[in-house]
Amino acid sequence: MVIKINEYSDVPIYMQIRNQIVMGISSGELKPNEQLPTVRALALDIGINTMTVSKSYQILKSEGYILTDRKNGARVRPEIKQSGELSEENKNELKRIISEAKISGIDKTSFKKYIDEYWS
Amino acid sequence: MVIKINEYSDVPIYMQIRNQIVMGISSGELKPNEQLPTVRALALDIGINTMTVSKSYQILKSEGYILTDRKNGARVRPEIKQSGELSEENKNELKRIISEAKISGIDKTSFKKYIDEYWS
Amino acid sequence: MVIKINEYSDVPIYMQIRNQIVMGISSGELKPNEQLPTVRALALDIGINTMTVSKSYQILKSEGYILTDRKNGARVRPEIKQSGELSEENKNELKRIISEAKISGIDKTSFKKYIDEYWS
Amino acid sequence: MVIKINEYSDVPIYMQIRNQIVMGISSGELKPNEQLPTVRALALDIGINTMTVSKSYQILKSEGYILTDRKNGARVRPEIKQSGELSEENKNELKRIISEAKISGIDKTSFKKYIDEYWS
DNA sequence: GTGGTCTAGACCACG
DNA sequence: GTGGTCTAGACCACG
Repeated sequence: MVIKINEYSDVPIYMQIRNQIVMGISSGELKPNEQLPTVRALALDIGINTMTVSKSYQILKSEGYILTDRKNGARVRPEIKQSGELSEENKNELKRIISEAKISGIDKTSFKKYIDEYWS
Repeated sequence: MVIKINEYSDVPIYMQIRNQIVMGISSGELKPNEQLPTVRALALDIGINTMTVSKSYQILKSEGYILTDRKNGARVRPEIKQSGELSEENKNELKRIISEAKISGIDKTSFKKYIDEYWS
Repeated sequence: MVIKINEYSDVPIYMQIRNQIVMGISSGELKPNEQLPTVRALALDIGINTMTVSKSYQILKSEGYILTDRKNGARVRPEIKQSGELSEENKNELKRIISEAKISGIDKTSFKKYIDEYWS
Repeated sequence: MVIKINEYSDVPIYMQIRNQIVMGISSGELKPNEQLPTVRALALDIGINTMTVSKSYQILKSEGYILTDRKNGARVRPEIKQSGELSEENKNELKRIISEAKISGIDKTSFKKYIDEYWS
């Protein structure tokens, strides 16, 4: 899986990495138990500090998306807990996005097309 | 309109204010041309510095959501330009939320129920 | 001559009025010795404070564009002094605009077309 | 690159800084990817507050002229988007300057000499 | 009375 | 070490 950093984004690098790995898991590109690159390898690959990658992995671990152990490095957690609902933060973000969409003149049907497009 | 700040949030205060005013405009709670509280009044009300509120207003102004003049204070811009599509940032955020929703075990139908709920 | 205020502009109202009268003189729409509306009439017409119009007239007078007397109100000065060169402020503004034009990918020929268009 | 502030100017300090950096980029004095001084260094150098410099950088960033990150500081954006035309504000300013030039007795040929002088 | 600018100083997130 | 956020307080321009 290729991680791409957008240097123009205000999203911190560690969060961009975290987000892309989550999206990789979600899309199935990253399979359960699949090995992630080592902190060192990924940092070298992207050209950033190992501390930054380490932070991404720590967050992913604390969120329950990956498992880490000293021996084998990091891998995708085979059975990620499914809460069955959006986090409070994601609810708020979704509300904000919908508000901005409405002001932008997007109707509900058009908005749901974005969902269909991004879901697949 | 009541603005509530979550002091534990990672979202900066000026952005929380900005977001809530945008949501107020979107929901219709804030009408076109409606006066917003003065920078001083809102700062006093929330218990923060005037500079912070001022920053929120300047962002809202630069985004085309409000007008400010020194005589009348700030008010909702009557004709907000409609781009007709999501910003790139909102697209990315929406993709991220959808990814997390899928991992959380939410199916597309359930996800769209959130849209229906928040849209009204 | 019709004065139009742009409420979305950051240019102060008194300066918008001043600028439009200067442009009216420059274009010939306002003739030498032509009477300007009274402060009161113009303020009423635009729907602003008389103090604001008064400030515009004072600036125009101090710049040598108009004459005022208590009896006849304000009129276009018949012989405006011609320095034959740009003011320092206008030089700086022109430099800034040219700089931004160049970065925007406008070449000198295209830029001069703006001059031709606005000069006539 | 040397930034010089005119403390008597009506142009706010943060805007003077912004303008001079834009002019530096336009003239080539500031190269693509060239590091700008840190907020602290520039503030100390000019003798103003860091917040003021920070505001300049944020404007430059929002306008797409520079990049900032907390690791490397600010630098000139390598590929600045080219709109190919003047902004509405610059159009209006140019009209105003031309009007004043005409009243000052400058003819079109002389005015274009300013363009030639400032363009190079 | 309003928003806009600026200061001196502090603390924080990021890397 | 860097930029980002926030405060308390001051003064100014505009209307």
